[in-house]
Amino acid sequence: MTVLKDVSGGVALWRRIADAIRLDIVGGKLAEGDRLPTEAVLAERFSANRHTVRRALAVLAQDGVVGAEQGRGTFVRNARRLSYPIGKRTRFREGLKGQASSLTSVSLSNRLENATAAVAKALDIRSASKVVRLEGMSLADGVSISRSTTWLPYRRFPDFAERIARFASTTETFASYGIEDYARASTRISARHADVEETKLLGLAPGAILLVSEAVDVDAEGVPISYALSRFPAERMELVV
Amino acid sequence: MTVLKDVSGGVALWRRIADAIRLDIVGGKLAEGDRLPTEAVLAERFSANRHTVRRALAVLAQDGVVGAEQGRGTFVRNARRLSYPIGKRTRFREGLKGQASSLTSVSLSNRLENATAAVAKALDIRSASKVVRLEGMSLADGVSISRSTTWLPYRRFPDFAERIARFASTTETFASYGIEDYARASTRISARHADVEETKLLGLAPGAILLVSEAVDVDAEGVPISYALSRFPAERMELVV
DNA sequence: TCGATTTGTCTAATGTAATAGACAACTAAT
DNA sequence: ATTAGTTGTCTATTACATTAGACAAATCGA
Repeated sequence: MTVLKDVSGGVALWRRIADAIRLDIVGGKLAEGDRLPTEAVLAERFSANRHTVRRALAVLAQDGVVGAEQGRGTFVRNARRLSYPIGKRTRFREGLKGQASSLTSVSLSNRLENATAAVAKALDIRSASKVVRLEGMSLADGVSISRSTTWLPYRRFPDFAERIARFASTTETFASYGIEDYARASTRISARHADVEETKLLGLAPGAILLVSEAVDVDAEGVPISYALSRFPAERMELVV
Repeated sequence: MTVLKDVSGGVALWRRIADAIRLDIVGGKLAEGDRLPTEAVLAERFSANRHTVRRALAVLAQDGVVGAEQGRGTFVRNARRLSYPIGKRTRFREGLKGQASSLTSVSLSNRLENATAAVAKALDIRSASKVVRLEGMSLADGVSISRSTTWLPYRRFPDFAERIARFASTTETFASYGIEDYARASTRISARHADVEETKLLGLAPGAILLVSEAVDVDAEGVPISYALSRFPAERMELVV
């Protein structure tokens, strides 16, 4: 096996610096309008060259997070990050209400397939039994904030795709099946880099970090009704339990 | 501002491939003992050169996740990832019991400081009032799994550092102050790249992804008793709500 | 034993990442 | 108007990332 003298971890220094500065901003250490330390100071803080810092700042500037002004300094422009509350009664639209003026859900595709072991286990059905699979994404104020894959048991929700297209609301669609209330049974949270497809759809730079949530919702009797795998760009969203 | 023709996002291709394969493994698509697709097949799947794939596999091999055998193929070795349950009664040691044979908590340092705005808000105390700050990390089976910073109000817990060193348990230390029970008021979850210090302490490659949890615990009367900022390597841990 | 398949090693070429230094352009205060 | 401090641009060099091709070494079944 190749000996790895490598120590850079495959993530460029400018990228790590950009992440660190972004964190100071969304974390509240730097408020909107504040001036950042000068490029020279940042370079020393991160033990990097000024040019490397400049590249990090250029990326943040492109995202609208900071803005540089020649002769004056670099300033914080937009420190906003959405918070998505997770709890027993987790509702996507309700949770984000008030944080964005527009909230759009897009259905990308849907199809019938046989449940994989993981899906079958989550939905508590026999492996390889039929499930409806929905692919979707959502945008807040025109910026994409999530990419989700949802599985539902076909036996109970054979035409879920058609109905959700009509109602444009998960809650109402479930209601149309006679499910007046449902609850979150479990949420599993992890993080990873975005893959090529996610990168394109969500408008991210390759290598952006995603928060991944695997959620199982159950009806009033505790029977699983859906299994959803949602990916949120960590730079735009945080999850609040 | 520099025009960014860049499109790689600052994360090397081999790193993204390694992440993708690791995800297939911890996600259950590949079980322990399974043979991975050949290097040639993986190279085509990721639209990359075989050498690039080999580098990704080399990193995973170094982590003990896969192992290559000349002439035979590359096999999944260790698909384990710890799950840390988060809920109303979140207890670190209890939560991980049974998942690792040894669980060690290390106290790195402690000091008195004045609460920043964020800490004061979390603990519901006046800004700049005194707080105890603890730095620590923990290991499961000798592998570091978290790095945490905890703040407590000094007025109520002036000698918390000394006591937790004696009891080696958060629950027992709180009990020694007459707090028989406490609960999790809120948990905020985000993700980012590890910084230099975290990289060293946790034994990660620079650029590793961390799950970041900001947690506030309250006593039986709902009064905040601690604010903890914990960082978990995403490749070793997941959070379950 | 042979041949197909698979991982291991080597060389080479090209583009990106990071460092280094110098100077121009702009701002704000003296 | 001058000066110190800041961002913007340019050139150059070194190390890493990625691609490419060729062949060796080990495994397994026919």
